Amino acid sequence: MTSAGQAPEVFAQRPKRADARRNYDALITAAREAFAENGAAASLEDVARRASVGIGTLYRNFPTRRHLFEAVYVEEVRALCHSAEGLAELPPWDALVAWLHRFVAYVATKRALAEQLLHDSEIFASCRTEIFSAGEPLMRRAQTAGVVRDDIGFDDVVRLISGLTMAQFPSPEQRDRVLGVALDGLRPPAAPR
Amino acid sequence: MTSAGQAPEVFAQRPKRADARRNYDALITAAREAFAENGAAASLEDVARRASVGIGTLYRNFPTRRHLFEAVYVEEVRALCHSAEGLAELPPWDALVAWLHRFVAYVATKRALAEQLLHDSEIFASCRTEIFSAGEPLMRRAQTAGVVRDDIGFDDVVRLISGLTMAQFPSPEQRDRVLGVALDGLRPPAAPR
DNA sequence: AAGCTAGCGGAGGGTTGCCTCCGGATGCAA
DNA sequence: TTGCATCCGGAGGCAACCCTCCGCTAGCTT
Repeated sequence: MTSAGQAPEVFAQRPKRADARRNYDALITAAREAFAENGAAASLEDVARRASVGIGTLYRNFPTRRHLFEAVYVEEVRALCHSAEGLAELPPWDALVAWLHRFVAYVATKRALAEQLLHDSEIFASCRTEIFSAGEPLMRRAQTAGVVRDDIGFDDVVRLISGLTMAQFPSPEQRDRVLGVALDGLRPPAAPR
Repeated sequence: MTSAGQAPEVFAQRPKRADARRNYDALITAAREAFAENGAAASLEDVARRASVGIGTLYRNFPTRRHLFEAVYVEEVRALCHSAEGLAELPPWDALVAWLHRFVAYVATKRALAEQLLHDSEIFASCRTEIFSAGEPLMRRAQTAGVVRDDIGFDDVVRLISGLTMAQFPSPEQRDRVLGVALDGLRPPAAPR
């Protein structure tokens, strides 16, 4: 299950004093920007500067570059998984497609982070689980309804979609066109609808 | 046109003395390794070390990190384009698929480089042209033969394939399976074969 | 074989980013 | 309001990397 509201908060304890919490959030926001802009190698001092916070504050909250990565990453994943709720009312195919569109938006920013965390991180693994438990039901429902081919798994879809999003597209139109092609590949050989 | 044999060699003049040429090649090889391993931020001193060459030699050949990038990148593109020859004898669909498989192998290593060059580089643009003139005929032939849908362009295919390759796959089997799904998406709505 | 010059290597100065440490500021409880 | 525990900021030492510069080495030519 792993409901979205009461997620496993084992890591990254948010501080309790008001000003501290403000700084913590500012740092995450700043880090998200900096990483999106300069890749995973962005300077931590730059992150602190963006957040209008001393470098010491950054290190107190996130002793390591990796800690900061993970915090940003977890935040993103949480938002994504949360967005899977409410899609159950749509028809199977539409629900899946809608969620995959959100997934695309999610991956677009996170490629640099993912690249870093890929190598060895239980957080990454745990987020992966989270994502699967959000998306896999949608996929299975679509397969049961016969609108998605049966010979592939949800992990295949994740790779396909997350991959193609990593390429930067000159226009949203092209991105959607390409995404459409990929989605067509998901249909059963002689797909209804 | 831009034939593969007599490519536009405007940049990156290879040195003429024997030892210098040896060093130049060693540097490119070392750089390819280093970039593949540590991403585009790999240390240039490390590259020199791998090539068993003084740091001064590196800078003489490639005054700038970017110069080195471009040299490596161009070398890769050349190999890829060259591999398109000889595919014309295969049936249209098979030829396209075969070339795309090679393309996948090419992109796998080059994502870090591409990311760097993306922003502003005529070399990148010129390589893009080169790739297109190698792959687009294969695509058009397949479309003419009716085995690839008509409502997409070669650039869409490039994005789709290059994108999905950027994701790292745990096993070659999965990579091929996913690639297969993507390729199915290229087929016309009611595809023969 | 001998000379000329292209090419070599790596020491070293400058820059940037990482991370620690601690005196001072400030939210919160009583 | 007061007191204290928590949190802040940024100076500064350290390490890594960038790139230049120049005395020496070794291909190539005649």
